[in-house]
Amino acid sequence: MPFEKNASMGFVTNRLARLFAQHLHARIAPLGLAPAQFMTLLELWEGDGLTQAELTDRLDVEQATMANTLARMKRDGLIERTPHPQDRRAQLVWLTDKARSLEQPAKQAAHSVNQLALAGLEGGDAAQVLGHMNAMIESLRDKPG
Amino acid sequence: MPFEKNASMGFVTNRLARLFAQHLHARIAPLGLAPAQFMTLLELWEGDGLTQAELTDRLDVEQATMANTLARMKRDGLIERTPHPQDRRAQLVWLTDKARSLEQPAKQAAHSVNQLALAGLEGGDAAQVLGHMNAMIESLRDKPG
DNA sequence: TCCATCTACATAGCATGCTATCCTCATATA
DNA sequence: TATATGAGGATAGCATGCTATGTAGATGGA
Repeated sequence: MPFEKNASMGFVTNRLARLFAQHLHARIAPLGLAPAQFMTLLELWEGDGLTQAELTDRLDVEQATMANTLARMKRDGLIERTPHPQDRRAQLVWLTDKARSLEQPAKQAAHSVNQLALAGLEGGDAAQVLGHMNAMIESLRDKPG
Repeated sequence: MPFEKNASMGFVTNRLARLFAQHLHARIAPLGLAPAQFMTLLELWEGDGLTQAELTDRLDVEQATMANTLARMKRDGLIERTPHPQDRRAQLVWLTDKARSLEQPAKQAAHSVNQLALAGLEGGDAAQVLGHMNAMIESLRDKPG
């Protein structure tokens, strides 16, 4: 039974991710946003008029997950969708004024959560951790099963 | 808009946690286990006869989450529950033989996922990352909102 | 032109997680 | 002892994510 969960990278990562999500949720809920909506907005704030497929690629979630997130964002008045001019299967996603107005406060909220999390780390530690986490992401991606 | 998601600890942690969960799921699904069930078994394999409240404390999930996970584990024949001898509100959770038989293969599956993730890191990097992640967990826990 | 195949999305079904409630039993206190 | 408060669980409602399917439009040959 040489499996100590507190020394398991997967276990600890899961715990940390849930804590990040809880804190982010608490800070952006007053803005009317949920975490996955915020993540999607991060991409759209860089430029809207994207298709669902493009968002799916850039945010590394499954197509079905993105479809549901976009449906909730439309329901909540964060996006509008228009027919794709060249492809009748696709739609383009556009930000509403409401979504544009949330960019600064939402980014500030996310930034403050990151700052809180990093409060106990030394200067270069954060960059080092990010580098190693990205290395793990590379090792795990495109290797399902 | 100085918010680069690939440099955001929360964003990267979320991505990595989902990858861990996907790989773990792929490897333990053949055993009839889901990730949260495996996590709960990790605690019960160390000693069963625990209450739901004790499991909730040790695994850092909400009470309602644990209630649902235990309901699915009972449905799947992984646990049995008996009345608490001193407290009529509580029940004790016991492993079935089936759950006991899964300890080695399930732990092996989780171990192999961790190994895959860590493949690109140097010797001491994993311990260092774990240390920093635990520091972030400490900074975020018990500070809801 | 026709058909096989692919692609873009939608939907169904399920597991996790969380917050908010509610119920029951336990306990401390007036 | 009567009552207020607390603790253990269950349940409802919702957001995320994933896999598996289904549908309609796009495309590349034969």
